[in-house]
Amino acid sequence: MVDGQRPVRHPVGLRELKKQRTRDALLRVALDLFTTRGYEETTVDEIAEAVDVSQRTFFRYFASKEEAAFTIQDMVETHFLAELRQRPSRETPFVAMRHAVLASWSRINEAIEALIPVELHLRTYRMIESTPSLLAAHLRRATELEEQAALVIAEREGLDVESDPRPRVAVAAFSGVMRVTGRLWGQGQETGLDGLLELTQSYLDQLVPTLAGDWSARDQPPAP
Amino acid sequence: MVDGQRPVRHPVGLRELKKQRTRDALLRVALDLFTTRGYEETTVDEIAEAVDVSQRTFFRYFASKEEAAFTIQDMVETHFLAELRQRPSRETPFVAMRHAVLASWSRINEAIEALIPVELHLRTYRMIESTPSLLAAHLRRATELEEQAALVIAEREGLDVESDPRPRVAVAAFSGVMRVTGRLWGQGQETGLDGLLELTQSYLDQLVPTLAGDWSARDQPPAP
DNA sequence: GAGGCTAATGACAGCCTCTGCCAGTTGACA
DNA sequence: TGTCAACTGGCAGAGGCTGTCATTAGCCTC
Repeated sequence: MVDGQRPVRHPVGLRELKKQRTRDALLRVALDLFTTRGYEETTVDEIAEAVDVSQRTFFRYFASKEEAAFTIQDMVETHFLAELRQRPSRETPFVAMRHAVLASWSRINEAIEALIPVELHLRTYRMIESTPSLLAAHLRRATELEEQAALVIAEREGLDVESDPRPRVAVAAFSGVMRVTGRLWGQGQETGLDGLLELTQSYLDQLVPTLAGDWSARDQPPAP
Repeated sequence: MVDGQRPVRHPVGLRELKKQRTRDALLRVALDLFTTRGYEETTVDEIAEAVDVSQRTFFRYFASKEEAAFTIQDMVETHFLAELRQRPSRETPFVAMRHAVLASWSRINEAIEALIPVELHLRTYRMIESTPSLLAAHLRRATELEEQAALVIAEREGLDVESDPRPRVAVAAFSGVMRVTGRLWGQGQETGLDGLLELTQSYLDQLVPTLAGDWSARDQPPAP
């Protein structure tokens, strides 16, 4: 996660306001072009031209073309971590992560909507999942998030991440499942947020019994 | 996985032989420069020049600079899948994967040594883990491998991957742990293959009890 | 409210990865 | 040996990204 820096609305000078506008416009146009035309097929020149700024200016707002694609994702991840830190300590690590994910998804909508339509964000997520180079970046970012989550978990449980592997192991297994559901949702027909929530819950519920090794036909979940 | 295409030594014409030599030389020089000077700091021009071919020729042997970095990794993954397919069906999926990983690591050395020193491969692996763009690619490749592994598991167990989430869930959790160990080994001081094997085994043994939720102080594994 | 200060921008040159194209060279094979 | 096909080199160019520098435009003070 780069910074978690939201476009915080400092209601100061006109200069700041213009910068906000430029950045918002660049983001909106970029995501729109990415999701309609395709990420690789969209050049930075096109984005810049559509906003009437120079290419050089685009790179002053976004360190890379890729960074623009992950702006919203960055916000979501920041919210997840904040939520995780607030979970009551009586919850087991696994339960806490589960709740943090579901809660942050449910509550972040307003924050996103201030920037772009939520529907555009969902399209962006699917685009990331289906664009090889972005998927790669997404996975790398996910591991960084995992590391942070592991630190939070370790602190909750009063453990030392360096000497005790369990926080990292738990987080790794958890986010492994999250990746699977994210991918399936991206490939499926159910494009709404509800579908993603349901799928995630049902898969997470499967994790422990699945690893326990008893794969008899019982407890078979419904097909997605 | 691109193709699993090993430089199979067809002892045919002189033309093939020259191609082999060129490809091998490019690979060796590339990995050597990557690991000593750094991946981003090495240009394709430098690699080509060191082998006395044109830059254009480099791209005829490797679709990208990145592909060169993953040539050996590709072989390893192919071996893992082959090994997994051969595990006796009485083993649980988790145990089968565990054995396949350990077995493939132990046996692939000769195949690697035919191309480059194994030590160079280990250095390359660490370089991949510590280079952001390569780490991203590595993770994406890993998910592709996961998908294939899930298919093998599903077939072993007579399940349908599309309707039953357990193969993917099991593989996701398993490879999540593998990633953690790979990363820790890459960051640690223990640069040998033995260290990696030990670390992996100890972490895998932790997975099921960790997720079971009982995090009392017992069963604390040794620090890495 | 005019002028100086500084942040933001545009424009240009340049590096690096990667691709298409075409001409030249070199094994392969009759 | 001569023809054919494969391999190569070199060039041009697209696209991402960076450094530099002159110009523009808010901002702040007097």
